[in-house]
Order: sequence, then structure tokens, then C-alpha cells
Amino acid sequence: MDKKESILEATLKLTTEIGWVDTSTSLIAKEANVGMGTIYRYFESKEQLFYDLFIRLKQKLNEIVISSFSFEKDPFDNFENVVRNLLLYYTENMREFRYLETYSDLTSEIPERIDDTLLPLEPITNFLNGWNNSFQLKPLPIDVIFGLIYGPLVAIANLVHMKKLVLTDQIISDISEACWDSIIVKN
Amino acid sequence: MDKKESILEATLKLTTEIGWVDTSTSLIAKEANVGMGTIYRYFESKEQLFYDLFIRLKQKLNEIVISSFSFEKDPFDNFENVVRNLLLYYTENMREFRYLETYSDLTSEIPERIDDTLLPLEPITNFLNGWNNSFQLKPLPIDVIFGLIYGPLVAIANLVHMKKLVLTDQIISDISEACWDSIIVKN
DNA sequence: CGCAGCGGAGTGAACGCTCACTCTAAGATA
DNA sequence: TATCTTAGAGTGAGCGTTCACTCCGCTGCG
Repeated sequence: MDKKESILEATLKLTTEIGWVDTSTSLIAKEANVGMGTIYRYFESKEQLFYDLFIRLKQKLNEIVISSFSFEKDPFDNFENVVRNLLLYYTENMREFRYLETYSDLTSEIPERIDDTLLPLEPITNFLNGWNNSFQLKPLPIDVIFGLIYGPLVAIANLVHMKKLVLTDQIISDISEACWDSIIVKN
Repeated sequence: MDKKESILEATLKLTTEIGWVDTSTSLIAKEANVGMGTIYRYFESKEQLFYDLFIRLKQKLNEIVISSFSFEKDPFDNFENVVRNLLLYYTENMREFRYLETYSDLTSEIPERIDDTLLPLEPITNFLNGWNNSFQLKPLPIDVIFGLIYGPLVAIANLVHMKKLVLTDQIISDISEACWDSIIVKN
């Protein structure tokens, strides 16, 4: 296996399993079956390693969201599909989810937090604007609309990770519908 | 000013402003205008100090939620009042909010995460069950219902902290209504 | 043999925490 | 009232440890 990949994988595993504070470079090296020095062949510093992993995971997430859209379907079906893909990704990739959620709290370089949001807003915004004929969005700032969707997803993913909820098709549908109800004007 | 209070205040300030990693005991002492050793008069260890602060902030939050309920009013008004108080607390006390949100990610003692949720579930559950005559809750697990309320609140609070949203009475009402719509069956 | 890739002992800096000491103020004595 | 005694809060230099990072010798392929 690629040494660089091993290091990234080990970092993801350790930070999410034993916590940021206890994840030292020597532990990462041991977990990756790699010498300490090898880490510094591939990464400038520990900080840069953490950052590189963050960027990589974020890009992977973006791809999932973007590929979930298909404008040929019914708006709600399409919405449900995005919610489903995100929920499944978050629940089936707990470590990736946790890393993304907690990375920005590590070294909070205020006031500019790492990035406004983990998800790519444009495709979602385009979706919400592009279907204006078939449903009516509540007159709220787009960021609020987005928060009403993303917030519950994070909360639900945490529930699953804490084993307080098992995701079924029914539950996913219900959650999609709940989010939909919160942002759409009902006739 | 009470030395113990100074230490807790300095810890809250530093962890949220310069990040967990860079917050050392000597920095806390300097920020609190206190000798290094004084910290260890009041707290067993650095870890215990962080934990004590977490518990204290959590209790404060619980009191706010509990005191927001008054069962004499209209169910939606009551719901809106809780949402309003929580949003205002979270936005007006950014450091408290950030500390509570990120503490559990510090040293993730899996599998038992610090606590299931930041908020006291009982009063909310009681509220949701107690008004069954005047509105119909969607048939979802109570944890999911809770996530549908709490998730958006966290997302909105983050928006305000990033200065991407200014809370007005109107926005708060709209958000309350959105959350309400997501969990209540409309006739 | 030569050299690119790698490992891990070594290094200085920074950390959490201790402990011998200072200082303050309340109580005791006269 | 003036002075002495003393308890204990407060202090910060220093200790041992751990950390991120370096550097040099080893390995194995061409």
C-alpha cells in the first residue's frame, strides 16, 4: 500500500478514535507501519498533514453531493436523493464525518473559520432556484434554508453514530420530508 | 474577582479564541492574572478544569431551556419561545456555544461520548407529549424529532457567528415555524 | 556499486505539574 | 491599641516527560 495513503488513513483513524490531543506523529507512524521520518517526506508538518486530509475529505464529500443531483426527476425525489446520499455517506463513513466536523475546531484561526460550510452550496442553490415553477420556497435567506437542511442531517448522523437510531429507507424518507416541509410553502 | 472564576473565564476565552491545542496552563494563568500553581489549588488537572467548565456551561444551558417552558400558553407560542431563548443564548454567548459544541471532540473517550445531547431532553419530550390534543406530532422517534429542532438551531447560530445572518424577530419566528412544520402533521 | 527511499534514535523546545517559599490578614496576647 | 503568631492562599522557577521534527545510517533495487 502507498505510504502516503497509509499515513492519511492512520491520521483519520487516530484523530477520530483516540482524539486530536493524543494523536502524536510517532503514533501515526506506528499505526501506518511507517518510520517517523517518512511522514516528513510526504508532508511539510503535522499541521499540513491534518490540513491535507481535511481538503481531501472535503473534496470527496463535494463529489457525492454534486453527483446526487439529476434535474430530470421530480424536485422532491431529487431532494430526497441528495438527503439520502448525504445521510448514507455520513453514517457509513463515521470517521470521515467526524474529522470534517471537528477539524475546524482544532486551531481556530478566527475570524476566518476554515470555510463557510462543508458542503458545496452552488449546486444546492441552483437546484432550489431552478425549480421555482414546481414548488415555492419559503422567503428565507438561502443560508437559513441551507441550515434547515444541513443541521438536521448532522444531528441525525450523530444519532446513528451513537447507536440511538438505525437508518431505514422509511426513516430517510421521513427525514427528507421533514426537511422539505420546513423550507417549502404548502398549498 | 474570584480567582477560580478568573481561571474558568480565561479558559473559556482562550480555548475558543486561540483553539484547544494552543491553550496551555501557563497561558491560562497569564490570562487570568493568576500564578500557575493557583490553577492547581482549584482544579485537579488541566483535563479536570476543562471538564468542570463544560459541566458548568451545560447546567447554565439546561436552566435556560427549562425556564423557557410555560405550559399555560399556546403550544406553538411556547415552542417559539424555547427556540427564541436558545437562539439568543447561542448567538449572544458565542464562546459558551463554541465551547459546548467542541468540548466533546477534544479527547473522544469512545464509545461513551460525553453525553447524548447538550440539551435536557425531558422537558422537551414532556412538552411534545403533553400537548397531544392540540397538535399531531409526526410518527418519528423522539430523538429524530429532537434532531430536527436542535440541528437547525446549531446551524443558524453558526451563521450568526460567521456574520452571515443577523437575527431579527421576524427571522426567529420564521425559523421556529420552519422547525414546527418539520415535526408537526398539517391538517 | 551507487543511490533513492526509508526508519527510528536523537534533539531541543514546550508542556503539565510540583513544591518550597512568600505574603496577607485574622486571632491571640498583653 | 500595638505587636506577635500562624494558617493557608498564592506563587513561579524548576522538574520530568512528551512532543514535533531532524538527520544519518541502513536497505534493496537496477
